[in-house]
Amino acid sequence: MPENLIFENIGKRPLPLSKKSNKEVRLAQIFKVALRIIHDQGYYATSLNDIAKAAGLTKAGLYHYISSKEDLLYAIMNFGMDLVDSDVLEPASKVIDPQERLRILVKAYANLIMEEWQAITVIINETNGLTAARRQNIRKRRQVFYQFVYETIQQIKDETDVKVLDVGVTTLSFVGCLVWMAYWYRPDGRLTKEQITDQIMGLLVDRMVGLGAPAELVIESRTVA
Amino acid sequence: MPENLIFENIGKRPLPLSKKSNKEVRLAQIFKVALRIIHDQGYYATSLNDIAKAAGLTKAGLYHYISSKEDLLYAIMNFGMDLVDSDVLEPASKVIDPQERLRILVKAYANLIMEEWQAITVIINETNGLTAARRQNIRKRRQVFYQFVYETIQQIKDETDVKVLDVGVTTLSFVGCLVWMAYWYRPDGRLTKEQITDQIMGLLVDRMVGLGAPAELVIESRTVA
DNA sequence: AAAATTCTACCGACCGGTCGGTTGGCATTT
DNA sequence: AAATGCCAACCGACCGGTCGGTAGAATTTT
Repeated sequence: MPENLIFENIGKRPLPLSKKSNKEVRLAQIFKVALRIIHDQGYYATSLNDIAKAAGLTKAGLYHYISSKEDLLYAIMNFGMDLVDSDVLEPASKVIDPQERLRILVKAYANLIMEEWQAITVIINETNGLTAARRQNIRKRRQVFYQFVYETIQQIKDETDVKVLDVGVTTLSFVGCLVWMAYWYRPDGRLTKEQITDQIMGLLVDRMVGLGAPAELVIESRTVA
Repeated sequence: MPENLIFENIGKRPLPLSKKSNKEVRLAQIFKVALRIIHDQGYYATSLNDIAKAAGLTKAGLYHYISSKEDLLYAIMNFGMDLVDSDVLEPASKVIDPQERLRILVKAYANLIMEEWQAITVIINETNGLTAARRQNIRKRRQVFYQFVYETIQQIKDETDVKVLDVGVTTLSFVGCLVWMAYWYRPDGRLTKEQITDQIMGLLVDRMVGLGAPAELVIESRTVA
């Protein structure tokens, strides 16, 4: 069952008190089902009754776990952003060589997207369900990611003889291509995750940024029946 | 005033009868203002009162011009799609050489996006405001575009010695990069439209697909203060 | 040319229905 | 007995959409 896995490990974090995990586990289930419905129907088209019913309780019961519809959306988005931080930015920022850093970033982000594409699309699509202040917070967190990519590409341009086009446009297109995966990737698709990662790595890192040696550019596609 | 220009020439088309254009002109104004508000707030967060007020009438008056909220959205989306057909697909499909065809397509589509980025984002974001049948129609129209790009890239791979990676992934990334422009392009940005088009052409056609001669790959970015 | 008629563009008032959110209370667990 | 987990019932606000009507321009009839 290729379900998304964002929230299901929440209860396993070391908790302040021993068996308080019940509520957090239930909350994680609610987040998970809410994410799926919001992804499928859109935030505004999803009522709290929809979410409650899918989670196996009533709207009033749901309010035992959340404080408002917007809080729920905001929490879901921040959980997704936390994953980007922990799974992509943190590992990549430990790599000193900018070329290697970029490859690690692509690999980690592609993996994350293919695991959590629903969360990524919700983060992109549903920001106008948030109040202005919270929308701004989410934008800031996204900006951090762009900045990281920008600086890495700029460093490659400055410190190596790789020929990079305009760093701004390259960064936007680079991240755009990655994010766009969340719109087209599906677990039952033609290629395996590894094949897709290889292709994206070739398209973005080797070609678009320009890290590929001419020899590497000749890599043929590995299509599958 | 860098406003979008989708609908303002509608009244100028040769009309069946002489002075019937008034209603169509007004309708075009309504579409234009509705597009702006729906882009800014999202479809569900935009009430018909919002649109009516911005168009200078009441909700009941608005219903003199539209038949339902969903019809309005559907009409806006189809107008945008019509533009893609007439401004991008039609000119490009007349070019026989696939490499040149791809360049024409990128140039035309980049121009369209920079002129009508609000319409493009609405088409992408608000499809779930449509009934299933209409949503399917919009998807089909998008699919036609993907198919056109796919076949062009496939033709390049088959008929030339250009080394193309997996055509499917390349197509999705290629179109994704273009569409993504609608999310980041703003008229008051750092680069001119021509500079952006040059950069996108270099990133997508020369590099990602692989049409650039090694010499062309060395083109430096033309950044502006 | 005047009068009668029709049509266009529009609005105030209202309707059924749904939404997010609240309240008070009832079992079950601790 | 205290806390937890949950729900039936309810509320005010707002939504998309409708309806009856009207001011005035355009058209037709006389």
